[in-house]
Amino acid sequence: MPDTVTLSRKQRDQELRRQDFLSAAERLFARNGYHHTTMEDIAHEAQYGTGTIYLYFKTKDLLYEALLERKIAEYIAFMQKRVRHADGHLEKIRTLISAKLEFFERHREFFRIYLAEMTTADTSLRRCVNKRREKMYYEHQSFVTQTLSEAMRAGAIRKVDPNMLATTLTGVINPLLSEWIKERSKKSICELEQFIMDLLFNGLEKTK
Amino acid sequence: MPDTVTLSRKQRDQELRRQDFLSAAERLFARNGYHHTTMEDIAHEAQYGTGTIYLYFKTKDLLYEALLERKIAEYIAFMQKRVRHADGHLEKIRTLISAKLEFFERHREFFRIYLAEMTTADTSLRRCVNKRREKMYYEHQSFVTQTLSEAMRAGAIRKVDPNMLATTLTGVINPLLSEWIKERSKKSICELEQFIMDLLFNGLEKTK
Amino acid sequence: MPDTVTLSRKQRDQELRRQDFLSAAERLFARNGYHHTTMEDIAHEAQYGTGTIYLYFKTKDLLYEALLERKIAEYIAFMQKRVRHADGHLEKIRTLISAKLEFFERHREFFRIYLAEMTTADTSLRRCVNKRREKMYYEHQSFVTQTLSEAMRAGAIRKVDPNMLATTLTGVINPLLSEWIKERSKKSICELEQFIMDLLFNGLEKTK
Amino acid sequence: MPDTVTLSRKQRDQELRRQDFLSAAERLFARNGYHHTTMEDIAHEAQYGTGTIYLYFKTKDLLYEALLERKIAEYIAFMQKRVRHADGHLEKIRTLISAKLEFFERHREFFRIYLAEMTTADTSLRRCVNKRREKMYYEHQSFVTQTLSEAMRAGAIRKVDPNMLATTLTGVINPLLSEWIKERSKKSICELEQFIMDLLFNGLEKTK
DNA sequence: TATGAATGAGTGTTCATTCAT
DNA sequence: GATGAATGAACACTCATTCAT
Repeated sequence: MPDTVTLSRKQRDQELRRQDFLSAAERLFARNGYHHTTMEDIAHEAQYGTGTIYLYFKTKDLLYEALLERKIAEYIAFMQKRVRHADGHLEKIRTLISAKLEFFERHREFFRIYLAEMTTADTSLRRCVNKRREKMYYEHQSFVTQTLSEAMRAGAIRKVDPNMLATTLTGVINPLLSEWIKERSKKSICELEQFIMDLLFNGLEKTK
Repeated sequence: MPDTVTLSRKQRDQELRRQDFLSAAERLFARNGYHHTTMEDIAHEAQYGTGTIYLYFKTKDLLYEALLERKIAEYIAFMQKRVRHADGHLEKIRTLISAKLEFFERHREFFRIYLAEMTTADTSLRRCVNKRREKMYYEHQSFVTQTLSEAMRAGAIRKVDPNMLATTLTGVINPLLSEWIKERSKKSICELEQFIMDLLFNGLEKTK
Repeated sequence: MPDTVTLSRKQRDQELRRQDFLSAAERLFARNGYHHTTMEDIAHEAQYGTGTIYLYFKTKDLLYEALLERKIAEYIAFMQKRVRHADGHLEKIRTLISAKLEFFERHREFFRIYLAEMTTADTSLRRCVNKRREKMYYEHQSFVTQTLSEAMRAGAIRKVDPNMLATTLTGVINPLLSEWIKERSKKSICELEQFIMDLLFNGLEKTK
Repeated sequence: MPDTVTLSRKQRDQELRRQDFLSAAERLFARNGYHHTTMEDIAHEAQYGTGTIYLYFKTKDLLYEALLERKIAEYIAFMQKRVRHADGHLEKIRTLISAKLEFFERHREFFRIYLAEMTTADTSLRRCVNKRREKMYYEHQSFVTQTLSEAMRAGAIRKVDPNMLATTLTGVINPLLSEWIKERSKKSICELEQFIMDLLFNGLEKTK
């Protein structure tokens, strides 16, 4: 049996196990928060022994990092694929909104973690290991900015600061989604999308 | 010396001490996060001995609660006062935005805590004691909603769902402010306000 | 005003205050146990400020000592007075029993502390300061022994080891009294006395 | 290797460890009292790290409970076995006394704890978890009562209240044993037994 | 490789005692 | 003398991490 195959099989198994742990951690973090979830909890949730988890993640912080990275990567991939397949500038912009709504509707457990992370949370957690995630975030942000810039250049929307617009577009969804997830809003996800699109394009001005 | 004066002096001193601890906690929580800040840290930061803090706050959780309450109350009072003094519906709406920006610009340390709290963070922390804070939040939210509704009724802005608009208006500021605080944005607070107002009123549509 | 009067007034006041604290401590120790009663509790129960108690008792342990001493002295005085007033040897022995029953019936709260102390409990508490109490205990014990010895010499009871008999007589009451205090026994105190006297004098043997 | 064996080996090891901790606790509680013994002390006395003890006992209180239960169960088993093997009613009664003396002579360290527990001690400690121990105590007490009742029915001893007699018989030993353990009594255990038996059967009356 | 028992540093909290007023 | 706010040592308990099997 060739060595490469053996190795890659091993690697594939390793990767599978990593994913098991990450999924378990995602469930527990979302349910109980980072600090109220113990490594033992995660290991057992993933159906492994306490010590095993340390074969795949050197520390709890690193596991957390890996979890964020995985989900954010997944999110970005999902979003970009959708936008690329959308036809026309306006449609792409609409997709920037609807794809985010759709993704987090499906991963609402993760949304809690995501928000905490995007905004604040435990700073010290973030200090050391976040370079890679920051990079991912910026790449995504610049993808959104670019999409918007192109729409401006094409005359599909009027010209404003594209960076600020990207930030706004990304962020305006959070509070609505947050309310929706807490089930205080009875609207459908589709209505959320329409509300945002309407407001974004038409603004509040009366005389129109 | 009359008894009432003596008593109220004691109470005033007590209150001052409470505020000392809360301010110390605010600094440390914002810097290191809730879980990485120890009661001893807080007590020492406030220039007191370890045990003293427990004369003013029964548990760490309750101190955290008290801190949130204090700042949120302060925020709400600030905001509502500003809005009430604003002349005209449009001006009131502008004030909803500028007052928030101004408040958090001045209390940026707290903004981290605020965001974590508003969005997610440790669920278990929040479960028990938050009724009062939820009430504060809702009262504020309905104040915003009312302000917007009145503007609609008066024909100052066009009619949309006032609850969703209130949520949006409140939330749209966060990501911009967040970026600004992280000092990634070189704009002035004033420019942020203008950007939001422009976008909010005029929308993205070209033909205008 | 002569100095001695002033002084003795002071001293009388001091003593009164000491007794206040001891009475408060007695109530609380009996109710909650030594370790679950704080010095502050005692001071407040006695209607004084936290620090005041330390003007009268240097440490918590010493207060505990003083409490035991006071009550035991009271007990011994009560007992000996009763026995001295009893006529005849048998009546004196009966009084050794009835007086103990009577005293602890009236001071049942203290009985808990007494038992704990007489038997064991926190050894370390006892190590240093107990000489005086030990002396009191032995003086009492030898009073009982003497009473019994005299009865033997007079032929009122048969001759056995008077020390062991004294120990037995003193101790045999405790478990019955204990059950009685826990209200598991429905008998009257008088029945307890009769039971003990009967058993003590007549023994268990059938042929009598 | 069969699974059952593996499992029971693990369980046996667990049980051994539990016993290690209980024995360490027994030594330290008897020496220093409950409140002056720390969990760390116990763990170290048992040659384990601080945290390990919590794998076997959830709280300090529960460890204390377990200790009492173990020793009392041991005591009761010892006593009942002895009594059952004794021939004749009088011999059984003698055994009720001698077995207790013998047991506590061998476990004098525990005697302190036993006495404190039987009589009073920290009430609050006892309030919650003691149902099981109370049950054990009552079962034992009714065993003694039954033994005595049978002896009465058979005419081996005269008729008195069997419950009070059981209480007395159980309790009368304590003060003598207590003195003996404190080494104030120079008698042998055997002499203690004879003294009690003699007093119990023949009483104090002269005319015999 | 997988395990889980063992570890011990770390933290929230209590309380006897002190001392400035 | 009386006070009670302040103190900090002490302790029960947790949990990320290690390591012998």
